[in-house]
Amino acid sequence: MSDADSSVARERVIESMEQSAEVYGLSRSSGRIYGVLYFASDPLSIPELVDETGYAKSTVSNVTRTLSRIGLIHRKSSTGGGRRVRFEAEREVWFILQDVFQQYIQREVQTTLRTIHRAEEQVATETREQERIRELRETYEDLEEIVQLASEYSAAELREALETYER
Amino acid sequence: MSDADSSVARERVIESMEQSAEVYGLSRSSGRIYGVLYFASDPLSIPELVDETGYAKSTVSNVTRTLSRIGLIHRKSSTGGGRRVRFEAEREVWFILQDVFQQYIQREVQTTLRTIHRAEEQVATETREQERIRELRETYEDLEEIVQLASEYSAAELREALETYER
DNA sequence: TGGTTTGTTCGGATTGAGCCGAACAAGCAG
DNA sequence: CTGCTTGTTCGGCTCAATCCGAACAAACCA
Repeated sequence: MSDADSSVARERVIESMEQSAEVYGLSRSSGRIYGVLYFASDPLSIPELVDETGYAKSTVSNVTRTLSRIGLIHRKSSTGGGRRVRFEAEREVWFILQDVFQQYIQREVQTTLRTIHRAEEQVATETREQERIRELRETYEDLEEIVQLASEYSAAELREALETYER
Repeated sequence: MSDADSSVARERVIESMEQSAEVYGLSRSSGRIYGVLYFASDPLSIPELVDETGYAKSTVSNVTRTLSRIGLIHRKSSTGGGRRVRFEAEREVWFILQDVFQQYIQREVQTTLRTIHRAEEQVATETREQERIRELRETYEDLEEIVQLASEYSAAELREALETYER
């Protein structure tokens, strides 16, 4: 219940975020920087992030750029105050997961489907290859629709949709 | 429509699989070896895979081991015939995706949740950290349930569940 | 204007993953 | 028993990613 306990708990969660970042194909530094921002009460500048994380200024600069691009954190260019750029974490984790989904899975599914379609056009006769490709296409078409729909729902809605579904 | 066209189409799809493998955190060689097995009419041995893919014997050995472990291909230890081990692709792509989901996402979600629970126990009083951690926990609990349910449905069922859901 | 703070960009060191070839183990065939 | 095929394991090479420090650019302050 003390501040020390709080910061230990915070540190544990941030370490977990470092690990999650790796699972999702990001660097450990991304996980830590996001974690520090997640718990920060105000947006932080790059020098502040350097203090908090121990990473070099250049690392923080690069990581914040990519995290901003992906939408995990938001860049607030405060034209007014002393510091120039400050970063804030996107705390709606579900949004983040949706973004990752869209950027990774959906794109992958779509490019694969495009390849499959082109391959199918090329092979007119019914060979074994053709059949295999068709099977692949059918699964991917389901998958495309699933990903599309899932990205439109909130976590609670998605959960409910699955829980109330009767086969 | 000729054999040449077929094999070009096959090659295209296999290249696409190489790329997909990278997206899912596997090596390109994994994608190619899976692809060759996906289109093969019979299970293939390691020397045959060496011929088909051009990779070294050791590479094929290592990759087939990991792919078997994940469930992307199946090891058929034919005690009878001349060749000893042969591999067959799991062609139900949806099963594969479910496996990947289970192994990557579900495990990640569960370990994160465990960390969060422990962190919450430690911090009794309502600090800002505590609140942030609680928000995180709620999203992850939804997510855990979603992943759990999704892994029990077929692609078609899942698609239907989402399509018929009325908010 | 000169100095300080902030942020970006560049080159380089370190590390890990992927792949290879060679050595080794284990069956089968003669 | 001696080769021949198959599969695994080991050490090493290469390449890419990560991170660092230094140099640079840009804005603010005195």
